[in-house]
Amino acid sequence: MHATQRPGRSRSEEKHNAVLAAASRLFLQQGLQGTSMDAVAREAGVSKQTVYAHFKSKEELFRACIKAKIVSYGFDEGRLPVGEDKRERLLLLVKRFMALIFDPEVVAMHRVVAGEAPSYPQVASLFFESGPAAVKRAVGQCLDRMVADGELDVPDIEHASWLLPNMAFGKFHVQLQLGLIDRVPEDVLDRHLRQAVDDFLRLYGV
Amino acid sequence: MHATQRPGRSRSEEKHNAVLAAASRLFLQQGLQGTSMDAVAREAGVSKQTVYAHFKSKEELFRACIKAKIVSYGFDEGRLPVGEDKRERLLLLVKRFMALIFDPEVVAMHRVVAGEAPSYPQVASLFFESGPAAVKRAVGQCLDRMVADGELDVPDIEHASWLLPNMAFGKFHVQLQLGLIDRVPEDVLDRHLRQAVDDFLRLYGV
DNA sequence: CTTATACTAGACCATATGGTTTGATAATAG
DNA sequence: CTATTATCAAACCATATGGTCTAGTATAAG
Repeated sequence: MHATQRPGRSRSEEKHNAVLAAASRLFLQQGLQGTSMDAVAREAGVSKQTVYAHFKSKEELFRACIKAKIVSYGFDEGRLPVGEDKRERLLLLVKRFMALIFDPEVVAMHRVVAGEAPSYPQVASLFFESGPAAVKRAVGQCLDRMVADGELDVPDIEHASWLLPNMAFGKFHVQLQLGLIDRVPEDVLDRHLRQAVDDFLRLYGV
Repeated sequence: MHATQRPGRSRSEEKHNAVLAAASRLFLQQGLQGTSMDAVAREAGVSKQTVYAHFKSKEELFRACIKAKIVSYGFDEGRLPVGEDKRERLLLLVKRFMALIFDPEVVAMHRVVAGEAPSYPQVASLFFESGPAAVKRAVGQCLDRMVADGELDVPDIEHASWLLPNMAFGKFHVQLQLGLIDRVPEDVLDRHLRQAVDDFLRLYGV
């Protein structure tokens, strides 16, 4: 039951996206309170009025930004990497989700969402479900599969699904979140993740 | 070479602390940008001028607050819990530092410091050194001791010192940081930490 | 007592902010 | 063409903020 097209000019999707992109950039860099609507308009190359035409308040714009970013990072798949070696496949899996978790934009989002959590609990909840919880579910699916295939012996999948990412954090996650480093060199990360996977296999390898 | 006491009234340590306490409370609840200096003065039961007499800017006040809180939570000691059972002692150690890490005030501080990290990198650095890094050092000392006593076999203490806290995080740390829960029931925490310690012992128990 | 400082209450200031309004031009449906 | 909507640029508004200033009172050193 869509309304037929209203008369008059129609809203430009381009501007809509420009505003969304600009706001995301600024929010993730400077936080919600640190970003003014004038700055958003300027950054988007758009008049302030247009910003308000597309998003009726700063709060709504913020929610839209986080939602869009989250969707763009979709992590639903519990697809198991293929390969021969159990260890190598597990490593690929871990690398896949750590690439997401350590992504500078995701780290910034975590920072901002956590910072605004007292004011925007629903946003925090959305982030959790689409972020950490989604990763955990995906990991759980893979573990399930590997257990079914007799490759692992995991008495408590729920526990292990949180454990594996946590083991993979090392010292890097805190450092990233506190802005003490802004990326983990690939070779360092590789060595670290191998170590984590080895630990995990010593715990649950069959 | 201290200056002898200057003439005139001397600054009240009481007011100094009142301001510090009020500001800490507000900063941790509402963040830096969400807290006005008027609000601090009001909450401290002090005139705004007095706030500025003791701390010359909001930034300095913020730094002082974080520094004070961090000091008050001092976690330098690598003291190993005493007892007979290796497992039980490790559990006590883990409980000790998780009580700190899961403390609502510490969680709030982590949130705020991370949120302001782009603007206050030194504060973030201070937090890291006195928080996560201090915990890691303390854990490292205990592991060292236990290895020396032949109770553990840890090939990479550096790695294991970060690993143990991370394993103890479970899903709780993220949930706390995002404000989705505000405390972990004691029995739930107990069960979880036992599981983590058991895992750790399976990895490194001799 | 004099002098210097702390403290209070409140006015004050420049600036910024979220949001609205105005007046004009452009685009589009009927 | 007309009516309606989008967009722009800029003025505008009420409010809040970090920070200063004033004027007066309290406290302590010499």
